[in-house]
Order: sequence, then C-alpha cells, then structure tokens
Amino acid sequence: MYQQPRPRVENRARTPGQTHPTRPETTGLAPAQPAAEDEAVIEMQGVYIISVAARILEMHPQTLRKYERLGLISPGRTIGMLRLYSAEDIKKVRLIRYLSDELGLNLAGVEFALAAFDNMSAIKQRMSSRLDGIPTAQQVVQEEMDLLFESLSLPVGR
Amino acid sequence: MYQQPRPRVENRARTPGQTHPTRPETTGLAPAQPAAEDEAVIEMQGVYIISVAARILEMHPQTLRKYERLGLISPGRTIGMLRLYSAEDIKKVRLIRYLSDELGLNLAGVEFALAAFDNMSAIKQRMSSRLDGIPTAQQVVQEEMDLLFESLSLPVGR
DNA sequence: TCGAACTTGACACGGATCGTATCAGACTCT
DNA sequence: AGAGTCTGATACGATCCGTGTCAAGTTCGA
Repeated sequence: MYQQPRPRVENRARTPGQTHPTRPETTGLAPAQPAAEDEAVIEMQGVYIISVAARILEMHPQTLRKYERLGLISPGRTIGMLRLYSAEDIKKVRLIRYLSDELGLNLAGVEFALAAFDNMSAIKQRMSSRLDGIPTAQQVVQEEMDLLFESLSLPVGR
Repeated sequence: MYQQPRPRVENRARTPGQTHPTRPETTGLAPAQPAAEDEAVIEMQGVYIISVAARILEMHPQTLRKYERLGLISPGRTIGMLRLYSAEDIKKVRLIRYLSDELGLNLAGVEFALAAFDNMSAIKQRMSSRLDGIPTAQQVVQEEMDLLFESLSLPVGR
C-alpha cells in the first residue's frame, strides 16, 4: 500500500515561522480542479491539490507536507493558501522518492543530492556559456557533464 | 551471510570458503607503504593499526570496521591481515564523519556523496584532458569545477 | 450558506538505522 | 606467552521516517 521504512535525520530548511500562513495577496494561481473521478482528466490539468497529488503519487499527504516543511519541494498556493502541485512538483517528489527508496538516502541526503544536482546543472550552464566561442569545448563539456549526471543515477532532465 | 539490510556495496574480495581471514600466501596484501621491514609495520610514517587509528580519530574501532564493511574505506593490510590506516584513510574517515555529523547524511548518503565526489573529480580530469589543446577552455573548466566542489561544502583536495 | 476538504501544530506509533558494546574462537605479532 | 586483532553475531539506546490522529480554524464548490 504505502511506503515502507526510511532512513534517518530530520533537520533544518524552513521558512521563518509564522503562526499562520499569510496569504500572498492577490496571487492568481489557477484553482484546483474539482475532484473528478477520472484521474486521466485530472492529470491533464497539471495542477493538483494535495489530496489529488497524494493519490497520484500513492503517498501520504502528511509526507508531502513534511517534504515541503523541510524545503525539499515548494508547491504553489491558491489565494486561500491551498497547496497546488504542478507536474514539476510531482516529478520532483518522484525523484525524492527514488533517492530515498532506491538509494536509501535519508532526507538530509536527499537535500544534499538535490543541491548537488542543482549546482551541477548551474555549473554546466555557466561553463557552456563561458565557452560560447569554442563549440568544440562546449561539446566536450556537454558530453562529460551528461556522463556525470548519468554516473549519479540521476535523470538528466531533472 | 552478508549484507541484507540494504542494497549496498559489499566488496573487499575475500577468498571464499575460508573459516577466517586467510593470509594471502606470502605475496598478499602488502602494507600501504612498500618498504615494510624497518620498525614495526605498525608505526611507519603515517600508518596505524586500528586501535591507534581509532584513538587518533577518537572513534570506536567497530565504527571503523563497519565503514570498511560498507565499502566506505579500504585500509591496507599487513601480511597477517591486520588493518593499516594510512594518512589518506584517516582523512577520508574525517570526511565521512563530517558528512555524517555536520550534514546529517546517513551512510547511504555518505556513499552517494563520496561517489559523486569521485565522479566529479574523474569528469573534471577527463574534460581537462580532452581540452588539451585549448588552454582557455581548460581554465574555464578548472575554475567552474572548483566552484562546484566548493558549493558542495566539500574539501577540494579530497 | 453548508459541508467537504483543506490549513496549522502537536503528539505518538512501529520499523529501520547508527554508533556503541560485548561475546567466542581463531589468529598475529612482540 | 600474552596482548592485540581478526571474524561473525547479537543487542542496546537514540534517533529518524512514514504514517496516523487530534483539535481548531479556513477555504471553496455547489
């Protein structure tokens, strides 16, 4: 049914606390689609409230909230502060779950891996940019960095 | 009889079917340092048996053995199979402890981080090598990759 | 406006991990 | 000979993680 055991460590990464979330004014995020029975329809919308996202991912809603509390994901919000999970968010949760379940990382490790992944992407971008006039070198960097991503058992596209 | 808890690296090939650490004949694993006759093998320039290494690191010997069992470190051996920790090994244990204690990674995360680090070093090397004729590009790669190491809070020199 | 579903924080559980500790029996090295 | 190390096995107390529940308040579609 649900998930099995996980490793350890719980820590930082949190936005400055407030007793209650402040609504971001008139932020016009598209409201979640009402609960249609057909999940295919729901998936096509690309934005889901937590209960739908949890169902899609087959994970407990509390787990998704915890991931957010730890700063691993940052789903959008409705004007009324309801969480809205985009396709990107769903994808990221799947990556988190892979790192946790398959590789056995705890959440601190997941945080580290995600940061490493982001930094690698950024550096790859910077190198490519700085090698603008040298296509040969750009090619090399492209190939090798993709190799690096592969070696970490991480999907290249995020 | 070996690792079950997690799909983890279990290596350090050992001759199977032997009751106990079999000494690999007279040619087997030599101490980390080639020359061995002089003085006790134990005390040679930066090479320590487990009890000494544990004292230096202020860690439990069993913890060091566990790290080795998980493939995180690979100390040398005397002809009699006693573990010999080189300065490099000590350094690596300190890195492991940093990742574990300071960053909160579990051992699976440490394994991931060490692998990532090794892969990054290797890729950096490969890029530099392939950019042999383009010193400008080599410079860029050098700088950016060092930046990447820094961003991971990892010591550049291993 | 009603009610379902959401928000928050808090607390607790079972299982797993990790460092530490101990045991017995065999072996190494001074 | 004796201290120290080797092996595998077992066990412990903390801690972590996913899950679950609770109360009290809010949001939003119908």
